[in-house]
Amino acid sequence: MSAARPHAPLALVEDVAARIREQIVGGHLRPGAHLSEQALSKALQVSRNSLREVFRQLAAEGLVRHELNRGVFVATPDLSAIIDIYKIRRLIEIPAVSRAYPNHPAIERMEAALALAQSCREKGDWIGVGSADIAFHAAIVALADSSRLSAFFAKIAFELRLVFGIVQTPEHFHAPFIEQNGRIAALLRGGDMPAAAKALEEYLDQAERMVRGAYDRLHPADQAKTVP
Amino acid sequence: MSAARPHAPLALVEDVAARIREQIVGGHLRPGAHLSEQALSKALQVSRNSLREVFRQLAAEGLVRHELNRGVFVATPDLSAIIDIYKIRRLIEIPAVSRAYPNHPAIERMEAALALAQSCREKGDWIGVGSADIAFHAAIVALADSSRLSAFFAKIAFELRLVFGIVQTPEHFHAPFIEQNGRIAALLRGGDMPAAAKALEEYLDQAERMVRGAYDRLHPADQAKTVP
DNA sequence: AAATATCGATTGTTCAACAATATTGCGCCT
DNA sequence: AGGCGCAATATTGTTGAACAATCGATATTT
Repeated sequence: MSAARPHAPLALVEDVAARIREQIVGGHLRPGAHLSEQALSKALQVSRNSLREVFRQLAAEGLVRHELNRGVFVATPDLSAIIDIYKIRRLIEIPAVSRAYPNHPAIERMEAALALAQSCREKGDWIGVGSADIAFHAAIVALADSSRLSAFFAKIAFELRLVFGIVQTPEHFHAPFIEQNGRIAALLRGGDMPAAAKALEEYLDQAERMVRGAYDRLHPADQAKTVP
Repeated sequence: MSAARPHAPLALVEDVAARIREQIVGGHLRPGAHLSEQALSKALQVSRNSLREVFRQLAAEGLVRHELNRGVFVATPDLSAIIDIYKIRRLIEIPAVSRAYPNHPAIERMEAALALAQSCREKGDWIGVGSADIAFHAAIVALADSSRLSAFFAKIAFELRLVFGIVQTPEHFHAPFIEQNGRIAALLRGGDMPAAAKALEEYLDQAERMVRGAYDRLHPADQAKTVP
């Protein structure tokens, strides 16, 4: 719980923000949970003022929602968020793969993420598999060589990890994607961009179906919300 | 200069953030300028702590850059930023137009922005023309019906307005785009999405050339920066 | 039971203080 | 004169306490 890091010259606020981020995407802070200023400032050993700076940053990143006079709450992705996220992933990732340069350095990052996912699977660390999956697709976005686009995807990825938290059986959920990612990487390495793009499309279709399935299982009422 | 708004229940921090944003994109705060906490807190009549919350938010939005122990500075777009921004605009806007639904409500927003641009041109308000141009292309992004994508473009648009600030002769710069935008809107209204996408591509090519030209005129040394 | 008054807890905002770091300016030496 | 080190100064980083404003829940009244 110590906040002061003796020989780390990084800023306190950034550090606390990173720690809260981890708590959120790691599932220790559930979506919708209220982040009390007093409780957190005591737990993390920082002043309320500094904590408020952290909150502003996390709110701008979309990880928490700030309600006036009510405090901040962990963001709660809904069905429209899931739809939106996969729409954006298609828009960004498919052209990134289609137009990728042969032997782009990001391909190595993809293969590294793939190896990490396999090692996590062997250890039964399914949350690690999910993180590696996201790292793999962040590498795909890096094929586009755009720092702003990668930063945007990183933000989307945080929300996605939040969404992953609703999945009840991660072993069943993340396992098939390792193989699909492997196929994408192999096709890219071989220089067959159109085939890689097609494989990526299938991945995204299946991933969205599975996430939406998990969501519907948790919120059975949400489908027919229009016209009660 | 009054900060306290009697009957406006909005948050103070958001208000101050909006005001500083305007100062930046309006050119009153030049790129690279140092934002002193003491000076600004006195000028805007807010405490240093509240101002720091504003800074965190603006930094997360990319409008200012936060350097540890040195304060915050107005972001300074460089050549790579310009290249990156237009790469992203192509990636986002062209598919948005190509895949637009006929008679999408955003088309009305485009036409409204167009009318605003024309009215601003008649009044000689070239900054207004530039803002209307950006509003037009924000409407193009809205064709994709993705709230996250629109928010991302809004962030890019802030940077773009910052870039516009380097243009010396805005009347020469923004004038031709009114006609090009008009052609895009007309083709979209007519349902010819491929032609609209082609016209948009031409717009983006020309806009990038002109912005880069303006930038090179200001920073003649920047081109041959590789291998001195 | 419904509307209302009240109270406690939480957030919103400010201020003053001190520590840590950066910038400035000055004297000093070569 | 010109560069260097060092103290003096200004700025940022962070905290704690204080008070106003608002929200939530409980108790009271009708």
